[in-house]
Amino acid sequence: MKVATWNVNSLSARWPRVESWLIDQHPDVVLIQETKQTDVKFPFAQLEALGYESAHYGQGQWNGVAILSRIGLSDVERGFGDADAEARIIGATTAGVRVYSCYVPNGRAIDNPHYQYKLEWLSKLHQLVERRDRARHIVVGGDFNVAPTDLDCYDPSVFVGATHVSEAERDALRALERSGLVDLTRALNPGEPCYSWWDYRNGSFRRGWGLRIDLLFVDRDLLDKASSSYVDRDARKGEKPSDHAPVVGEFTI
DNA sequence: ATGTCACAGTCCCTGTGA
Repeated sequence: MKVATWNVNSLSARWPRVESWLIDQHPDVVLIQETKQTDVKFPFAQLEALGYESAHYGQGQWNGVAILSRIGLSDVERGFGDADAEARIIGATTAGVRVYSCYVPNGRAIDNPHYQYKLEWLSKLHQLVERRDRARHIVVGGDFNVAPTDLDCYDPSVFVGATHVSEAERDALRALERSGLVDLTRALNPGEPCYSWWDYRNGSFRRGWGLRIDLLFVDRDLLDKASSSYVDRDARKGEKPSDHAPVVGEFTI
């Protein structure tokens, strides 16, 4: 079972890249973030032609998350079931595994109200993880907008006092780990940066100025069944790329 | 810090978000 998470930064703008990537890489399950589409525009039919069932939680101009699967899709869950109007989390069951596609709020700046929204959002995610059905495998993947440690940041000195690296954000990820989840890419690639995002500006990709903020959290039993996890940097190259690369996990179930 | 990209509306430029 091959699972990927990818922030596509507009599925409308990225469709040619997404379609060719699905054909080339044949993932079984794809967790997508930032579709920036309403459900009306979502390419359900094109994905079905490629063999994928899809579930979308669309908003329009901003946000928007989706799950694609070629191995079944049921019990779709949109949002946390609260008053939050932003489309940032969708869950579904595929091949007996509960999967979530998450687009964690950016936070903007430590002194910005959006940063508090980010921490509250991560707290709600933690509650969801705590409430999970522990008889099932779980994958909580997405754009977390947090670099878990300094290894996940190309130059920590640039980010002093910034979002994405603060202790409160990192502790929110550690809370997921205390609930029994494991950061798959880090577990299988200790000591390697594995950046997944590079700013469009400054030639950041060419210079290697990246962050590892796109993560796949899995339960410990699923880690035991994992064979590899990697970043597909090739998807960040070429014509009209997203600023994020897909992060892949492979399992023998 | 900022050598970019995508969106919507003010609509071929500008403000906003990332």
